[in-house]
Amino acid sequence: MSKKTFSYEYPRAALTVDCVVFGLDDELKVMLIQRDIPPFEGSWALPGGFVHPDETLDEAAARELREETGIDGAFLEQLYTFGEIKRDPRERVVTVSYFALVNLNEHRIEATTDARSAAWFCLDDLPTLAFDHEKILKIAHQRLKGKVRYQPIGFELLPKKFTLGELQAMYEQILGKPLDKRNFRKKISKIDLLVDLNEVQKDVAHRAARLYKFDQKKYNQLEKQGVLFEI
Amino acid sequence: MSKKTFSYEYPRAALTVDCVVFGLDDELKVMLIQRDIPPFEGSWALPGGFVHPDETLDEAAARELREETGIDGAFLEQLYTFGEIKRDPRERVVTVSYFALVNLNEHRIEATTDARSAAWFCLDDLPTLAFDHEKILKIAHQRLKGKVRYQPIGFELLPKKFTLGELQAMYEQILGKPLDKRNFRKKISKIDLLVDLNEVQKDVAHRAARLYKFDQKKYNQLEKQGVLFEI
DNA sequence: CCAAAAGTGTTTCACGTACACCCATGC
DNA sequence: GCATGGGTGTACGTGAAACACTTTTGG
Repeated sequence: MSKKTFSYEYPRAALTVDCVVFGLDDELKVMLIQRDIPPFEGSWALPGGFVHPDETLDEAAARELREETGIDGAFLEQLYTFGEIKRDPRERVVTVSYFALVNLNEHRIEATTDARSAAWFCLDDLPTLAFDHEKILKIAHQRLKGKVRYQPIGFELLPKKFTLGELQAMYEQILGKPLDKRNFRKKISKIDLLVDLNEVQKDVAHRAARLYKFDQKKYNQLEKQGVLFEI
Repeated sequence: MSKKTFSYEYPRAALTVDCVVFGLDDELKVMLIQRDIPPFEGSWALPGGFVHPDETLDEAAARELREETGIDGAFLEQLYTFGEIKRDPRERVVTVSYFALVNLNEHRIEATTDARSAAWFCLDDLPTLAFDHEKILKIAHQRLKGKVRYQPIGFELLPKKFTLGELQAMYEQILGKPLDKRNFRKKISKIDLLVDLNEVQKDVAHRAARLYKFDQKKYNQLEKQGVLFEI
């Protein structure tokens, strides 16, 4: 079983990646998986695992996310690296954390495709988490709050076509405060990064809202020129 | 010699830390050390080295900085973790990078205390760097530019007592653009985080400027309350 | 008295903020 | 026709930006 074949002159820490996956429903949620092996068997934890020798950190994060939650092609960004000596009770494990943003509605089913059970949790109603995952999650949440104001990453949480109301609700959820509708729309229209699709919602029990998409190409150009953005 | 005594079931990457040390002279500078061992022997590189089993990442960064440049107690913050597979030609090495800010004048001498030669370089006149250190340095510079605007980290580059002229020059160097003197002073005085020391410069060949220090305690309180800051 | 940097206010304009009503649709 | 969210404009105040001269000190 444990045929130990890789030897080094000095001890080496194990290297893992962990992903904090945010999704937006009525509230901002995180995806957690229930551990089926010790340590912390049965506890909830961030999806993640060991970095393979033939993959970069980004690749490892994407792979773990795919294997453990069925989520593929999500927005993934490195967050922080945690290297406390005793963060894993077994041995020294250094973890590179990532945060991911996905459209929760498109990933409602896959949450249980894997053998492990996965589920979405509200941020204010979390179970006890394994390892130092609560700390990682908190830092990820802070980073999301900070970053959403000056980078258009929040769009990753929405469907491709969205209404201005959904967009505003997304910002309100992440920033944790209500925004004025008219002022919000003024700001958004001045930023001028949305494409009006000339379509409206279907099957809503009220006046149907116009649909928009985010203009990624235009944003990329502006970003190259160093143009900023602020919500 | 190479008595290999630590064995694992799977191969493990080596883990290092690298520090991007910024100092302020007339210009913003970085401290580099000249490598005295292969690979890249003779090339300039960021100070850094292997993480020991009994120290955290932060501790490793502080130790390497001390050992290789004589700098102790500097402001150090984790930057990013680089995990490209072939970034070190010998074997897989993952590095956690840090950026450090020091008062260059207080660290002018120590630069050569260690066996390795260390020196300060202007950012626009860099030698060829070992490994992917140029990439790390660029990312560190970007981060510094971004962060200095909403966090009072720039003070780490100045002496404890400084003039408003020095403060402005620091921001101008980091942001890479000139600032209006009167508007700058207005902003600084409204932020209200400087303590007027009721002292003036000595030995200057012109009208002596008042000296100030940064009010760290007040900033810590405001930060807890979530109050922001903007230059 | 000259050089060199310190120090100081006002005006203008853009933007953030506060705020309330009618509209379209499905049931 | 009523409930539900969609969509729109104006007035006010604050803050950013542009801008030039006098003061102090050492040499």
